[in-house]
Amino acid sequence: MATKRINMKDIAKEAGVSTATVSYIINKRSDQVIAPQTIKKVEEAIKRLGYVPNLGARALASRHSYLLGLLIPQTEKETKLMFSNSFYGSFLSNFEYEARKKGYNILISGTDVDESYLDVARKRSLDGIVIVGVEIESDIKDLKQIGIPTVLVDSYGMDKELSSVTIDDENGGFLATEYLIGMGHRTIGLATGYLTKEGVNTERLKGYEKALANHGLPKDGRYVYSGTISYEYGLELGLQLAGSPERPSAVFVTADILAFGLIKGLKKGGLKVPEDISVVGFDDGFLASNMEPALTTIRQDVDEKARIAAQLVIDAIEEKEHGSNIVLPVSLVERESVRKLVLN
Amino acid sequence: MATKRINMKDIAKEAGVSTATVSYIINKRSDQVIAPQTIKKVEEAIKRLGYVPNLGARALASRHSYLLGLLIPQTEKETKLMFSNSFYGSFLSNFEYEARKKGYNILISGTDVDESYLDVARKRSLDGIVIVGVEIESDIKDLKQIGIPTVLVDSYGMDKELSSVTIDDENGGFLATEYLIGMGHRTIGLATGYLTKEGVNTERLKGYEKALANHGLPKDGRYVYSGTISYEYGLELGLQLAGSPERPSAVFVTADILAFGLIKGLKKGGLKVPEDISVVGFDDGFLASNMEPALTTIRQDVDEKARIAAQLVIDAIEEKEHGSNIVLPVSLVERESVRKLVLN
DNA sequence: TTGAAAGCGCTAACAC
DNA sequence: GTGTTAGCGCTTTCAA
Repeated sequence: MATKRINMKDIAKEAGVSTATVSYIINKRSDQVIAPQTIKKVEEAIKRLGYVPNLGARALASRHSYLLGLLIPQTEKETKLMFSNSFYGSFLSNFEYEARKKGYNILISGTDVDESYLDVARKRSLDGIVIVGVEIESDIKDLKQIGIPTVLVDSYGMDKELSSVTIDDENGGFLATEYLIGMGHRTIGLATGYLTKEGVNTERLKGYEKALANHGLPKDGRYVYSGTISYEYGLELGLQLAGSPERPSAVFVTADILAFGLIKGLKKGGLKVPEDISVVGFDDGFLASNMEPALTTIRQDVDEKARIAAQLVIDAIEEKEHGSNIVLPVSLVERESVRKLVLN
Repeated sequence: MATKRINMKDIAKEAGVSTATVSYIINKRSDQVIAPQTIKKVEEAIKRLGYVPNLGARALASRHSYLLGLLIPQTEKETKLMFSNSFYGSFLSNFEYEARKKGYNILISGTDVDESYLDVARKRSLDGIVIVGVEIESDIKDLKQIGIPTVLVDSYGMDKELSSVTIDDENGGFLATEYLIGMGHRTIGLATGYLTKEGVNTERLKGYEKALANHGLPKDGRYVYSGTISYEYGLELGLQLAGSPERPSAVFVTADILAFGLIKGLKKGGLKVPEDISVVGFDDGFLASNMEPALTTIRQDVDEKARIAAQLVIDAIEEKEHGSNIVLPVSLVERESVRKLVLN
């Protein structure tokens, strides 16, 4: 198979110039002045022979692969990439698009037990890396040491020298809780993912507590439910709440997918949302507007997050900028999952 | 930055051997017999210096990049990758995992107007390509000509010489329709994506018509609704059906996401599912079991599809096999969206 | 059992 | 303005 692949030398010969000239033209180097007619000859030869540059060879010679790595969490079994959560799909889609516009391609890889992401990055000569929602401090330290530009997405408390993009998670928690309080709720629960020392969930918790304090409401540990961010945990929790007399009149849930499960569980347990219990979510993805009842939730702009992450890595690679820490705003989207309580 | 990256030559020097020897050892070449002690020396040097091979350089020398391309449809605006449909996320996740186990990484790229995927494949020296759900005949022909192993997923009527994996779409349509008929329905609609000459939707339509014919039921063009596979189109269609007196008692919908929108539209239009109208979907993804009512649907195994696709490209690359056409089975999952009609 | 050296396709001094 | 040439880091004949 494979008719011999034509390369730069072929073009040089065809156009009667040297490979250097071809290279200059292909790379449109502003520091090299080439005669228009030479350019024309070369471009014609390229077209005629159907030449496509070999980026691998270019990377080897120029130490610039135009490859970006996207590192996302893996599933519980520590194997497959967590694309079950549509958040990551949206992120990838926008990230790829933005990167492609600037000439970069995306390499997707999970990690195996015997290989850190750092190895993948080096093997593949990645120009830059975007890490979303994970906290592998050791890897990140190594990455920095090796000098691979890295951007952290949704990470707190990590290296401040690295560029990062997050949303205003604390404010999200605050807005949700304030809203609930404004609707007359006084016992407000929080359903969340695991509360690591530093992470989005912890930030959202902070906002929640701040709002409570703001109104002199006590914070009550019994109303804080923490587990995995998953439909399943939501379902379980919903069922449990439905069967418990000591339940809050509203709950702020730190992810739509979790809220989705929760509401399902609540219903299964015989409760109505929002008649019997109110729910506010977080994300405002596809699910939120389409579940029943439509979910009142905190909206974040995933597309923008992805776009900015791409810009930040590329800026870092091209040494335009370093260490920007971008925080995107959030807002509350009012739908039908919260009931207004009439106070006595 | 960047402490000089250590390479094979460094290892060779450190271990007191030649780079050829290092290469043999790293690649565990069975055709080269190396003295155990030499192996040990080299392995120690590798560990000591923290050497990681440069796959780009290896690809250049060996014409084997261990990079696979995954080509998925782009959104209407022809720009971003269509990861809004969770099907692709699941596919990617499993595909990547399977490929990684065999030493391959995945390159994700959309295409721009001025560049075909073929160019990406050549530029990046992809070893193989998996194309899912798209029909770019010209590209595929070129790919074959260039000699890049290609696997087609969910494509009909394309080149039979290429490996492919599909599901038994026709049977899916048949099963769904037979089931509806068995439940007493006699006027059965079909809601589908665009009916291209050859594609999954057309196959599902065939199965639908076959079941109707099987029972002497007339096929009525008025009951075939075709548009985009999207929540939005489903919603629109649902609303429309709800307002129309001439509506079927049941409808087979060729995608869960479409069924989801349809049911929503139906409800908005004042109809109850399944009391007023029954629905059967296709895919059995996350949505199906979680919408209300839970959707009776045709189940396909996306994970398996992805795994097989990975195996097939890799087999083709490693010349183990050629042109396998795998067809995966489907089955019906009974839930709550179909009502049993009592015949008079 | 190991090594020397050519070459994969490209870039980037440097020379002309 | 353009060409020569030495690498980039690796594989692979061929010899020893």
